[in-house]
Amino acid sequence: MEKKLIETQENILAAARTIFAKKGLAGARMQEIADAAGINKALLHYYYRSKEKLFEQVFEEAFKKLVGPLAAFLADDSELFLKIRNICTLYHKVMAEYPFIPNFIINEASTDPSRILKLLNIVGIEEGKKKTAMQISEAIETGKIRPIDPRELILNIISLSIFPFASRPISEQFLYKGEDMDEVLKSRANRVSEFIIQSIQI
Amino acid sequence: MEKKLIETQENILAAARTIFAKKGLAGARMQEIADAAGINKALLHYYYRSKEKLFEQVFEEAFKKLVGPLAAFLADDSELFLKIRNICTLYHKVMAEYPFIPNFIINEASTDPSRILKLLNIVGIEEGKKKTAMQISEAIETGKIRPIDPRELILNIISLSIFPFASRPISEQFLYKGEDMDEVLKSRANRVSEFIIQSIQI
DNA sequence: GTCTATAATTTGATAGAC
DNA sequence: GTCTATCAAATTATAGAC
Repeated sequence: MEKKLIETQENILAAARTIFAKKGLAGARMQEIADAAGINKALLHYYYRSKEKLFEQVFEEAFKKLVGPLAAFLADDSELFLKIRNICTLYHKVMAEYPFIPNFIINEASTDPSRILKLLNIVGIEEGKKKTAMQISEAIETGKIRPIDPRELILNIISLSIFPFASRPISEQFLYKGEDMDEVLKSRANRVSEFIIQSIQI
Repeated sequence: MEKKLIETQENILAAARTIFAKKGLAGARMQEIADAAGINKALLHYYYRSKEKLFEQVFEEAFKKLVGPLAAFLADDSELFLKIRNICTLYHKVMAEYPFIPNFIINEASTDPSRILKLLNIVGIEEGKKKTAMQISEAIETGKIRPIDPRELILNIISLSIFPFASRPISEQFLYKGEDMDEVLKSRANRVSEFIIQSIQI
């Protein structure tokens, strides 16, 4: 019995991830989720009392996937350039698998900002942030890299790693029409980290 | 009478822009739009037959705001580095005024991909694209910049210009908590273009 | 746990008076 | 053009049998 319960629950979550990601909280239909999970609405409500409850679980999962790599980067003790290569590789790997997550999170976050505030504390980041900011400042002082605000460098890394995936529905039409953008994005991680390092290296 | 008609219409559009941008097509409520426009639902339907019709107008406007700067960049006849500075400045100006547009467009585009296809032809871009790609290739051959795929350079420029605005609801919490991110973004255009030029310049 | 049937609400849209 | 009142459809949620 427990076996079946868990299996059904996983079916529901898998269906909910796909449909919430594509249509958002407001656009998703419980009926559609039930269909995709191979059950009916009543049973869906039996497992998750409300649409809101189901959504919260999916949202939290996705949020961790999005912020996890950043936390890992900030906490990483490697040398700066290696760290940059690491986060680019990691984000490109995660985004290739879940390209819809950035929009999903950003969107629902602007619809209801309180959603993020609840999750902020779950993902510890402050300590790593200080450490990495210090590391960057040190690299500047010792003349290893050009002067740049540490937060800005981090923001640039994230922008270059995430936006191409998030914007794919549009940018594919404009820049890579008829070509294999999958292939482009797959091999992009290395080029991005070199693009960044070239910019800051003295 | 014409005066009033146009004024009401503009009130409706202003309300619709805000609410559609924040909540999306599915999440927006006609009642809420009517309230924000200072009229009632019946009158709202009198001006725009359906929610879908109203949405289409708002979407098309926003789409042009997002893609316009790119088209201008591609068609620009200036020297390459100046062009890069121009598009960064332009995008930062537009995004400061309409920071919600990127998510809005990307989101509705993935919900219903056909929406973009309809608009693609409105914004002529192919000619400029070829010209700029050629210009970049030439800069590489003459040893002015390092080798890079022209499309990738363009994508990097756009990513660095747009993502920080789009992701603000989240990144503000992580990177600039308690600070004035408005100020940061306002002055960012110059730093971004220099970041890019530093990276490609030999 | 799983289903069918149905209640309860929300919401886009229209009718009709002024 | 603008309003009040109301309809019709869609959708979340629950009751109750098996």
